[in-house]
Amino acid sequence: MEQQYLSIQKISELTGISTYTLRYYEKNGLIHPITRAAGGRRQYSAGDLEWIRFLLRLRTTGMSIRQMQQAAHLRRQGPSTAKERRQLLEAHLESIKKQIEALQEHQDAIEDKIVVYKQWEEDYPLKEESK
Amino acid sequence: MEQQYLSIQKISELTGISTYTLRYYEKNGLIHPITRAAGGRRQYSAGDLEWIRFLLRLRTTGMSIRQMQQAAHLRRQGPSTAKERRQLLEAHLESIKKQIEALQEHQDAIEDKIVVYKQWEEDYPLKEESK
DNA sequence: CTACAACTTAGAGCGCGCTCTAAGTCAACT
DNA sequence: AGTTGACTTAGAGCGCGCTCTAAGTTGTAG
Repeated sequence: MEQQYLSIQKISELTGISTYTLRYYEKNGLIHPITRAAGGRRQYSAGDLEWIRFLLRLRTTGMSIRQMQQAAHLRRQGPSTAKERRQLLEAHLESIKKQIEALQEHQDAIEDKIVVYKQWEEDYPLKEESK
Repeated sequence: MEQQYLSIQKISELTGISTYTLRYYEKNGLIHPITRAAGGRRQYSAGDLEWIRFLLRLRTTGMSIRQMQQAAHLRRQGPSTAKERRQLLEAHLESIKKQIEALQEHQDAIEDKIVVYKQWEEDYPLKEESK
């Protein structure tokens, strides 16, 4: 029999989420109750890891704890919530698209500003046209 | 004589930044000391407004207060800091590009997940293949 | 004349998302 | 037998970026 379960420490290393935060997420329903080994130790499955990585995706794209709670809640209801989960993700996808659009616009504006500074660099140290 | 100056209230309306925050930014050096009218009231110029809008750009692209302080500080030194300012912006531009890349990757992953849910929606309510 | 808006300093409070401590228990490893 | 790592609950603390209050002053508009 292979040891297919992962300790909280290992999960922490694999995901970059601290053990504190992993317990905090579980306590707050972002992660379902992880099965326990003797002595009450958490043993994470590959599926658990996958879910945590998905959470990480949501988190780094700006989803709040509250919304992640909602997503996890729906997931625990089983496949009958597929539609709601899809809708939640679609809404989040929209938000990601808007973030990207906004960032691209800002990127352009900042690139323009950089061009202005480059011009100044050429002008300033040579002549005193401080205009 | 035209009234070319704007009150703090007006700036707040034009930028969406509260008057509290505008004063907070000024106190913390993100905004240079605004010229005062009789009684010490701030009168913002068009240039001030422009700078505040630029700050907003930096803020919404994830720049911290500290970095914005730095940007404002360089600006107050005059055109001789053009190079440093350019470098600061270039570094920030890099960070924006990385944000966009990461978001796009997450976008793809979430789109895939949505496809999975759509499949479930077709499968689940019809048959009991809860595999 | 009276509202109202703005000003000042100094500091409290808040929501978010962790992060850590305390204090005690338990089990596996060496 | 001792060390290590995990566990529990409950709660404090923190960094960030505001947000607001207090309390008193002064100027402008109707």
